[in-house]
Amino acid sequence: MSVPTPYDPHSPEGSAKRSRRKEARPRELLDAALDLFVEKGFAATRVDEVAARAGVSKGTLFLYFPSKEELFKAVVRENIVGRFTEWNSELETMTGSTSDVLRYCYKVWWERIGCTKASGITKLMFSEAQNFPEIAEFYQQEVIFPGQALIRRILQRGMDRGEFRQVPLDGATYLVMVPMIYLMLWENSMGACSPQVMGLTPQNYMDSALDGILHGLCVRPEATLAPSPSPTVSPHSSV
Amino acid sequence: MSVPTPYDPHSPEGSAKRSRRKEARPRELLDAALDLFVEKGFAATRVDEVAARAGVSKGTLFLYFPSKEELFKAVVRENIVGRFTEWNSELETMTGSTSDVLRYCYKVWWERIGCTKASGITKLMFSEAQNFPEIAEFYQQEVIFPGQALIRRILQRGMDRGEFRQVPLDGATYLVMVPMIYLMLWENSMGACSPQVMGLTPQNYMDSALDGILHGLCVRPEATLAPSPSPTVSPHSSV
Amino acid sequence: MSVPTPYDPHSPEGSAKRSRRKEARPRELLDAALDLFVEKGFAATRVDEVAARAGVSKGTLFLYFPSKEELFKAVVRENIVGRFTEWNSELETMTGSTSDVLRYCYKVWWERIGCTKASGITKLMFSEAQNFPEIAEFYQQEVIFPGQALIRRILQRGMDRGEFRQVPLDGATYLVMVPMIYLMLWENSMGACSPQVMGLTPQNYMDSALDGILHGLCVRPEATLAPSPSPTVSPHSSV
Amino acid sequence: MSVPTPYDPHSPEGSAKRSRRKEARPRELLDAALDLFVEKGFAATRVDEVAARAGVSKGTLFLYFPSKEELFKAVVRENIVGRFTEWNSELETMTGSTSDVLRYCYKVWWERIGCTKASGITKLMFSEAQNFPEIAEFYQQEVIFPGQALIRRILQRGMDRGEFRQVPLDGATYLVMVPMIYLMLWENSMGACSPQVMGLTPQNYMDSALDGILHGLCVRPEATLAPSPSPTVSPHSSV
DNA sequence: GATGAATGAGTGTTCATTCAT
DNA sequence: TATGAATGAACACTCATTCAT
Repeated sequence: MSVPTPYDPHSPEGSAKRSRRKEARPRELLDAALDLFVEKGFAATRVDEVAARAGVSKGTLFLYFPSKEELFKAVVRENIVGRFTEWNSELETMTGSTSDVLRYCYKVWWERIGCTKASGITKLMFSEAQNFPEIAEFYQQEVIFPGQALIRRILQRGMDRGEFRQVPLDGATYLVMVPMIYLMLWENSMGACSPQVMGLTPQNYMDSALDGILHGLCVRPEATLAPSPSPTVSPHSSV
Repeated sequence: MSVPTPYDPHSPEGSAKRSRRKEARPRELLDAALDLFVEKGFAATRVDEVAARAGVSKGTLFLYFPSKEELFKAVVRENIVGRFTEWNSELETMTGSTSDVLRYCYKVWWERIGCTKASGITKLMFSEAQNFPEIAEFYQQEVIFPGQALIRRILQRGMDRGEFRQVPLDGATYLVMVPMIYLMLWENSMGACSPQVMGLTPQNYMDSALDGILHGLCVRPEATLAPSPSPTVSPHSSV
Repeated sequence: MSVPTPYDPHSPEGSAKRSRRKEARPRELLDAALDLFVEKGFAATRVDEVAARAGVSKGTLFLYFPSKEELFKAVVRENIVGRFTEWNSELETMTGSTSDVLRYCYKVWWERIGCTKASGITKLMFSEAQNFPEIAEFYQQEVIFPGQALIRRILQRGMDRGEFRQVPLDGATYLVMVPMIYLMLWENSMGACSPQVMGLTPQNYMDSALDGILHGLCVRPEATLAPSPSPTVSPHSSV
Repeated sequence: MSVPTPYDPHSPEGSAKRSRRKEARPRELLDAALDLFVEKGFAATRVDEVAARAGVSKGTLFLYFPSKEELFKAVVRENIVGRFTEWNSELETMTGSTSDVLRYCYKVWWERIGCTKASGITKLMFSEAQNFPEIAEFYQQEVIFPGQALIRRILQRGMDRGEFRQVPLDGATYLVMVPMIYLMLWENSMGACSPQVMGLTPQNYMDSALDGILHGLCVRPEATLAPSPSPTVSPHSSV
């Protein structure tokens, strides 16, 4: 969405090779840029490298993005997809225990964000926030706050239904979010150096975190924590 | 320790101002560099700026550090506080409940690391790990592993004494460490942009985290979680 | 003349709009280029801008002119008006006083060159002569020398008929030419910035120059300088 | 004056090679830049070339001038020395005929400006005025207007003393100035290509111009125009 | 014939590093 | 020891030119 494609008028999808490339170009560039920015940081990433990785020349990059800084912003913007509305409605339709909702939440997050390149954006933001305050601000508005709200709603549901202890919402929200955020940061920095150093697979890490969190939250943990084999989730039955 | 002071003829401490400055130079440079590296990252930090902030000329910086890269490594090395042996013995002498030990651990960590510039090192490592793999490795050896071991020992103590549930050590260790690490990362990146955005003071954040963790770990949380007014800790009575 | 129209199958003037455009293309490009070259100089003028101002794409420009440099040369060549033979014969038929001939000469020059875009060519040549020596040479042969010869012939006429003092021809020729040349240069450079700064309208400037010149040349200035109301010129009665 | 010398504290004129260079650097750079800007125009001049001609590296140039544009401005500013005040007072003390004053004026102008590199500035301004409007404005204020005023004062003197005809001042001022300006423009553009093409030496050109001008101005030209062997000028007896 | 996407050599500018003083 | 002038390799960005469509 809003990919800078200098409006190609003709070619009703039966287009030739050249114009198909033209449409694909910005995305390829953004992907290459995401990789490199995440890996090396903004300043240490050379635009030639980005172009080369996208398979084009340096000049071509500047055809689509007027400057390195705008490229950076586009990378962040493009990868901050507003999935939260989707998730919100998804979670509202769930009927199971709030523990299961939380579990499902972790699972879905991992599959759609955590284990994809999109997780690199978070690393990027933490690394470059001070150099790009406007972008950091934007990121908070678009990602952090909606994410917090999502978690908060789940916690509230748990407390409302008597499943969770009465806890201060803000603190508990962090308790839930932080393990996910940390995993993204780790995987895109130190974890990429010596992969096995965490000692745990991401799956195990997340299971442990969930277990700890739910034990801390649930009124009768021992009862709930034998994980019900399949959460009763309506959409995306493949999940 | 290991501060590079080029042949200092042991100046018997009654020396003139000049040589006292000379001794202080490297530390001042390292401090300035730490600030800037944390703030802007390695690549975006200019050595002129480091020198200027330390109050010396650019040439002088290169008198003490042969290159920007070596300066970076020195910054990390110098600020990696290897206090774990000290903390280890401290914790061994503690007689209170393991909950209190953990509480004390958080408190002491916050006071000695979390709220100081040293916390910036962690941010630095996460941001630059991929550009400096050797030093990331070093950081893991010197900080992460000892830290993990420390936490692990506390958890083991809790389980041994029947205070904590039997939980898998690795996962639980992360549950304890991650909130601290995350706080350092936040405060040195996004938190520095819009400070109040977390919604919680660091203190509240840590209290919430501890509360959640202990609830998740303790066998009889409700009994232990009324925080005993003063933990019975021997050293550093001021704490 | 010599406009580069790639094999135009003589399209018998009843042709469609497209081919009429095709014929007009080079002229439109040359006009646009003249404007921009005069305004910003050769190096600072972008071929995209030229193309855009001519309403075509960059690629089209290169269809007609093989390089920016050739475009420049074509601009100069096309705009160098070789009207001197025409003017020569015009002046030979004049019967009035040589003062009036000179006056007429100024007037006609102003109307046909001085106040048109063609005057920009002189500015261009003075600005770029060193970068385009061959074309500067060409300009001298085609414009400067014929112009000098024209003036010289008029001066000779004046001296031959006893109207003008006996003066060295070369010097006097400059006395006559320089005010015109200067006016072209001024109008196309500084004059375009702050137009009124000259303090005089071009007309007043030229009248003053003529007055000064004739006073300096005429044997009995006071007699001749009451400008005879209408010079007895044969061709172009509208002038 | 106002040469950007990053204040060299020590070295009381017995300085070593390095610091003497440092003082000379900006002037050398400005000289090199003047040459090249005049020769090729602003856009076509490469900063490497300027640096090379000044015998330094490209980086050094940027030590003294923050950008190519500032270098250009400095070139103009530095070469527009406020000579006009000097000349004004000089001319006020002259006692001879106004014809002689005008003659002296031409002579002195030629020696101090016309035949020096400073004349290139005028060419520069005419070529680049549209690209640097602020500078063109500055040039008019600092050079053109004072120059006009100087000439005007001389003409007024001639008319006041009954030596010159009563003529409109503005027009006559141009009559006097334009030959000088044109000479500068010619010499720094086409004249530099094919030097002999003017047909006249600058001296002859100027003599002719003066002769024509004075003939046009003087009440009794034949009397005054036998040039008095040596103008009675007080200052600078060597002139 | 006309387009405009693609190119890459070239330009202004920066910055870590050196070294004469 | 400390300086800061000097360097030049490296970078972001431009723009004349090409060429597939």
